[in-house]
Amino acid sequence: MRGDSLTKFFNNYLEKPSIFLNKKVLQSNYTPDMIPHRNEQIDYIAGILAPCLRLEKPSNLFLYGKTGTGKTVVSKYVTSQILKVAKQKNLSIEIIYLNCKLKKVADTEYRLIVQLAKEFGIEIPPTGLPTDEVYKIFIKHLEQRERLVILILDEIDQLVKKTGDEILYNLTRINSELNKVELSIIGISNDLLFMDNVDPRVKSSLSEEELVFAPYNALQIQDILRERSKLAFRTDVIQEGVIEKCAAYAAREHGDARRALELLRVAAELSERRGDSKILIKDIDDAEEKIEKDKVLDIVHTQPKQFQLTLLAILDLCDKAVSPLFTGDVYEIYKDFCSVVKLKPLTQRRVSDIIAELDMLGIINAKVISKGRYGRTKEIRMAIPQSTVPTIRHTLKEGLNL
DNA sequence: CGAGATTCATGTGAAGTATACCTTTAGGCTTAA
DNA sequence: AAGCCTAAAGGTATACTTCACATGAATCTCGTA
Repeated sequence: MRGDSLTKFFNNYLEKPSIFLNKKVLQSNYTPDMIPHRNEQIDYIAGILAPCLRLEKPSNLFLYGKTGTGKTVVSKYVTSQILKVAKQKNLSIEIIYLNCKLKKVADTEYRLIVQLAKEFGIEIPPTGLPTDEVYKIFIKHLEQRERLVILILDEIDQLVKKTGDEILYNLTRINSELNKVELSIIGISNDLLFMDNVDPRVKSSLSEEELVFAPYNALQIQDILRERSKLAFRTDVIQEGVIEKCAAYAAREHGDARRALELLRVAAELSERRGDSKILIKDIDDAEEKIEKDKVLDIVHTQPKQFQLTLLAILDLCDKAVSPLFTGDVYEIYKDFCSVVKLKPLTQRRVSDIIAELDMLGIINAKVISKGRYGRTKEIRMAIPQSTVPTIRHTLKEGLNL
């Protein structure tokens, strides 16, 4: 019986025309052929990188701008075009894109090089080797034949914040050790002030050229959304006003186009799941909530247990209407949870660091304040909508068998 | 009343420790001559 | 004797702990007007 109705459901699902023509277009790793309102930047970067087609090393380049201002897309677009030409002319140019934020992938110097090597098909053990040994292995393999490499390091500020600017120095120095290979670096940073705290020597060699990406305004985001939805959706599936609202939402957050696209995609998914054939304005609100929730849930699942416990402690306190809350309180609750789960509690020192990392992830807001006579502490606030808290708590508890 | 000292609760940096994993090396075992 | 496997030795990165000192504004203290 059950099977029958399911079959019916699936058949129905298939017969019903999908809202999407091509869902990929809205996903965050998609590189469009058209990037509205970024011609200037595209031309500029193209101009800087062009020498590589003559196998001359292009200048190092540094891109600044808030999230979702098109830094990644533009650099990927330009480099892919270069690659296309290079292929035609049979030039050995290689382009490597690396996101330094990914935990356990490229968030330390060692891991960055390991990951880099992996892109060239060299396997290096995840630990155990001296870092300069890893450099040597990497360089040796790189030198096997002549080529020109363009290395795109996304969110490089995160990496440097965590591990210091020595990495940058080493990276720029690599070039002088290479004979057959030219290595250019494109650094991408969300933090506009990032370079100010970097060793001046590194600064001058790394940012030979600089480019700032200004945030999009609401109208520009609308253009982007229209452009993409032409490819992504069948005609007439979008209710009047949906795009405007998406854009408005995203513009509210410093013009984050990535977010706008995500909103639109999730809204579409929601309405499709509902069995509707039109994306309604209401869907966008739901999408907003779902995105936030998913973001946190994803982090919750991928972070180690200790992080989860800390977060749970914070959520628990938040729920009891204690807001804002402080490190000491959180730590007490955290210890309680630890004993329940029979996990050895970490020291407060470490938990303090974990709270700082949760802050970096954007789940909470932590600010150091002084309460005068009553000491100094971190003031912790949730950075996610209240409505999502219960679900997250539930998931957390489930994952921890509480 | 106000300047300076005090105080609290925790931030923060440095150094040390535990763990997991790597390469190298030496010893033991097998094999083939 | 040569070849191969294994286990120990020596080394590293990372996550965490320990120790010690830094912070910074509310509060206290005490001299002064």
